[in-house]
Amino acid sequence: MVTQRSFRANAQPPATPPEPARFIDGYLAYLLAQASHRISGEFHREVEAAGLSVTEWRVLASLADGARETIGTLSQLTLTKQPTLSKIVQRMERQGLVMRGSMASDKRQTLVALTPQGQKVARRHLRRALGHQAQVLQPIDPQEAQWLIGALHRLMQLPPGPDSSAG
Amino acid sequence: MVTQRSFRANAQPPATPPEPARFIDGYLAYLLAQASHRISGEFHREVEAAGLSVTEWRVLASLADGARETIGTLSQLTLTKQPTLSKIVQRMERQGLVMRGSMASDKRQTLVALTPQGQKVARRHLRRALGHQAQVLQPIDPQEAQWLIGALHRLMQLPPGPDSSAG
DNA sequence: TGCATTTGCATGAATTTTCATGAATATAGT
DNA sequence: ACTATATTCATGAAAATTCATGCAAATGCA
Repeated sequence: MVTQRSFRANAQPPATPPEPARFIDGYLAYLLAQASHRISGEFHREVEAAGLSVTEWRVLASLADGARETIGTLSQLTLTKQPTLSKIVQRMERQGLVMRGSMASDKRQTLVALTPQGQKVARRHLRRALGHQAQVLQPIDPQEAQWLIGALHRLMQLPPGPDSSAG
Repeated sequence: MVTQRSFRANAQPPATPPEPARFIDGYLAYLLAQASHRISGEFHREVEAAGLSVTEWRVLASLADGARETIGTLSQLTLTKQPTLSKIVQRMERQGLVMRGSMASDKRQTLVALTPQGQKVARRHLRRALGHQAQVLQPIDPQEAQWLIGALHRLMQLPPGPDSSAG
């Protein structure tokens, strides 16, 4: 058990006046993280209800067009560290969702591709993902949505700052 | 050791033609996650170099204006599950960064606030965060940046879909 | 008031992720 | 060709996160 002192209720009135413009309201990194969480959250619960982890779903989506990707590329696409992704891919191989193979022109690299079963699962979830996105964006002006997507692309392509090791 | 078959190099030419419009290029959830990672990444490495985890930084930022927040609220603000946040806050208390206390009007709830030392650390990193944001946004039209921030706010306030348990 | 239900948090056990490292291959320089 | 350095991935040990659960307090209702 952890001891703690006792606080009285907040001195400020509980109402919601003009809002003193909190730091986070103008902080882009926070807003992106929250918005990402908000938009992905519902669908991720759907994915997990189907027995996939979020990263597994990202691997499927990354390979859904038939491409073969290396562990390194996949780890960037799925925002996961390389050791984590190596293990997830190995588990997906055991589950019959992906195939792994060494690249002939560079035997250090491991190429990953979907199995036919993986394709099937990927396509099913891709459809649901697009459906979910349509539902989320429904109350939004399509042109504004398109603008947002463009803005996000531009953000991602900004030149990296001073430091920029992988993560 | 994990066995693997061998693949030949990709049949497609390695050039970068019109790009067949990948799924992810129009998928908002993916773009938000990548953009978030891209924008926060550099600063997070800076934070960790200073001995703070990302979630610890988020706790400091959430409390920096002197507010006291409950564990539940903090867990939403920091995008972390409640048990994780409980433990992180306890560690931060041991480090002298925050104080914990039970709320007088509802003794189930735990209120968290910064100590003077926590305030100092928070302010230092807030300054750096704003500096980093200014640097990131520098090549972007300020009006477009402002628009993006507004759009993200609107995204977060969208009505939740069918299901919507916490996460 | 008394009792059932709900809410908020802490905590031990299990799982997942990450770090640190090593092995194999590739690349660059001599 | 040979050596030094860099890259890519796998893996065991360590650390962090999450799940499942329990307790205490609040709320709803008869």
